[in-house]
Amino acid sequence: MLSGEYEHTLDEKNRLTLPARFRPGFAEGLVLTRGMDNSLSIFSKEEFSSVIEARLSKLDPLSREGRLMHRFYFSGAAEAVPDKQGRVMVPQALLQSAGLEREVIVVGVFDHLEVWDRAAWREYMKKVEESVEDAAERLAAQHD
Amino acid sequence: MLSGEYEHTLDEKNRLTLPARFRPGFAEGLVLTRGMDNSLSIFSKEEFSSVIEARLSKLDPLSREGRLMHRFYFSGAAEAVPDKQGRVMVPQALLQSAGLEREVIVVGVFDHLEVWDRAAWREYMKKVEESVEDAAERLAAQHD
DNA sequence: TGCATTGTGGGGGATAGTGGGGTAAAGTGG
DNA sequence: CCACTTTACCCCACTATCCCCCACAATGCA
Repeated sequence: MLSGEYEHTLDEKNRLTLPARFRPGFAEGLVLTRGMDNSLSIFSKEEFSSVIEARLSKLDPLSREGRLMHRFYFSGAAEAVPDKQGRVMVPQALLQSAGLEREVIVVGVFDHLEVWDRAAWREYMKKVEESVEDAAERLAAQHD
Repeated sequence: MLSGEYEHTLDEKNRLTLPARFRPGFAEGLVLTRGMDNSLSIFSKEEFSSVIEARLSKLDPLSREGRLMHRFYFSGAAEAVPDKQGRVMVPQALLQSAGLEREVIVVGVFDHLEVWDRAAWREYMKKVEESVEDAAERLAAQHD
């Protein structure tokens, strides 16, 4: 299970250091993808296959929406292997679509990591905290 | 079953000593999470899986609310194993969101522990007691 | 009173995060 | 086919942080 927040920085070569505790799971290879809400997602290769590919395979690639989702995920997907220091280079296109500059935050979200601009993350979490109790209430209600 | 109040202090390295009687249940690993009402929750790893993960797994991670809940709970979750003295380091982000400084109180709440700022806990309990008395009054009045 | 256990403090080695130089490989133009 | 530029990877080095360990004070119990 991936969890936690880690403040990291991108260096001048656009490299991101993975938090040390996550490296074992990604050493065999990972996939960087555009994420939702202006973030960048990192999956291990196996997770990418089982989560994203499985999900997309259910969409009809002939439908407008199916094409859209396919293009979104695969055009933005970059396979990479971390270097011996546990760093990966982030392609320019992904940096831009996630709005990343120097100060970022790496977040564990169960089955993948997300990389956010640090300020954007803080703002998002502030909004989330306000609404999460409502969401929790609704969740609880579903179990009645 | 977890219960009771224990006054403890965070040391300069942001370490929290678990009350000795709780250590056996958490020695195999625990999860620190953001709690409700400005507190910090501690689950054993098994409890976390069965309580939180089971809940979240019912949400679609592609929905806006699903993403929100996943990010809130997992970003605020830190796995840890207590050191040989029964202490865990509390990440800065969790200290802030729970408003913890030096003087804290550890509370057993059935299936998890909660860590509160000591003053905030006292205030909260005072309010709780008042509302309990009011409720008792109303109850008593019904017997006239 | 003496011993054991618990909570707190702090030193020091190990590890993690970051920066930057050197070099090999790839792409470009002549 | 050959230079030249650019890109990306490996390695080394510095600093800060974390975690193990030892130590001591306070408490409880016999």
